[in-house]
Amino acid sequence: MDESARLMTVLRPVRAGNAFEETVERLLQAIKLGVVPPGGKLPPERELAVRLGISRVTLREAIRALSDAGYLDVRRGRYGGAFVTYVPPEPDAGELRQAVARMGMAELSDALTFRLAVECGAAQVLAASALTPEQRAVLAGRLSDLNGAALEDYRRLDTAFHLSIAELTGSTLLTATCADARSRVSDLLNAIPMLQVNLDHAATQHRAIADAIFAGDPDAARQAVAEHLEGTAALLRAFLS
Amino acid sequence: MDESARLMTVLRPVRAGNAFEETVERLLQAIKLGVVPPGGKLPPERELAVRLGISRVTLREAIRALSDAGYLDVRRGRYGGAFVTYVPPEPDAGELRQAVARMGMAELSDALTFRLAVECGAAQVLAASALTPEQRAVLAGRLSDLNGAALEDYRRLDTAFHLSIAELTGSTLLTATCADARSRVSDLLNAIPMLQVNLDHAATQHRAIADAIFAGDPDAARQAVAEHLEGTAALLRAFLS
DNA sequence: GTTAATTGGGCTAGTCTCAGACCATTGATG
DNA sequence: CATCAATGGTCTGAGACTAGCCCAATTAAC
Repeated sequence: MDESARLMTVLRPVRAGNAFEETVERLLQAIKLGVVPPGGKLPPERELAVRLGISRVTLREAIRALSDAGYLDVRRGRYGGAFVTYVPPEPDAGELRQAVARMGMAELSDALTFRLAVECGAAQVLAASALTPEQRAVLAGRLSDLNGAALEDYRRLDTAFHLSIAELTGSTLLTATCADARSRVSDLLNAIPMLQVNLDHAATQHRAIADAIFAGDPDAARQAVAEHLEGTAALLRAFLS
Repeated sequence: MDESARLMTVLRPVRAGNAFEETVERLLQAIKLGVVPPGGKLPPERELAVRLGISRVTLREAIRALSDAGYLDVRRGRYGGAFVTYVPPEPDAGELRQAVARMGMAELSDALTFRLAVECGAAQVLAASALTPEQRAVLAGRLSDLNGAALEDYRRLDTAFHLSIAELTGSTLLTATCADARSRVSDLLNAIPMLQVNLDHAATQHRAIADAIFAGDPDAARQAVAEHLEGTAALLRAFLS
């Protein structure tokens, strides 16, 4: 552990790429996290460009790239727009190995650790706060949505449940960080087959997480999230070998 | 809690500002976190520009701005460079109120929540991992550095101790996030007067954090960090009213 | 049908940013 | 005192990015 490890961290690149690349990444995040569901429409270009803080030209280049790659279907005219056509690929060990190869083992481990830390942190903070009835209702709603989900909607609603925890803390920084952490492993998670045993197990763990939060028990919440994420990490490792 | 809260989060601005502004922010982070200590020298412009992924021209503009603002002293010639002249201001309630006014209460609350979540998450993850003797030595070293610190070095070494926890997890994403979280509140922390009672209290809590990590007890680590951070948050609130 | 509103498509002039080259200054070293 | 390596200071031409404008297509509503 180098004395100047902090220097490497703080003086890391200011920008991850050019505006085009970062915009593609961000839109891909919205699509893959299911923030804009399959069949859903992105906001109009003019509005989206303002939100993303970039010019319409750059945004259009990004949309064009995603359209060419098959993620979006762009239609002109009134009631037109950029519609999401992406559907997560069928779980497949080959896909997974490719995805892992693309990012590298070190980066994978980094991403998993990152996700574990921020999601546990979020759950713990939320459990430590006094929840309003509305907040409880939101979390309970997301959980029941997930439990009643069709197989094709499962990933999206699972993401929704997990991100709700960060959202309910009221911290936009934490929410953005959890979304970022999740998107870094979403391709991997999509490659895991959804066996009924695993889904049942996950449902129990989701229930435990929600219960700990409702009970206002930060340690139980932390532990429940940690167990849940360790579980998926274990599935990943098993599926890789 | 709007259904499209996630849309707001994911489709947030791609860039926080132009290259110049982001570079100033990053350098300021290095300075205020004490990554480059007072009297220390920034890396040469050519090298730093490459590390930050920006052009030398843009970097020089940022350095010029920080030099004009009194943070840096730039000297030409061999053995020259940009030297840090910044020393944290004396703790002062006026400063604190100004700093809070600059960022706003909502943002302050967001930053404190964020920091609580990520630092607890980091400590928990580290406690859950099997530490090598080298890792234990690093953490113990940082703790004893802090305990033997002169008053003028206290903040810097406190930062070093806290960031070490994230660093030791081996996750660069988590390290960068903790550094970011800390820098968002560093001006506030600097405004809190360093009373002996508080320092003693902090030393006990630091000890508890390290012990929990050494003992491999994630819950104790989480709890110790939470108590410590809640303590400084309480000092902040008290000092504000 | 015609209309009007909404949306994507495209152009241009100007600004920001970059890569690379060259100049100026400093101070340790011989 | 002369040298020279390391460093900041400066310029230029090219490419990326932006703001603002107008055009083209589509379709609900009349």
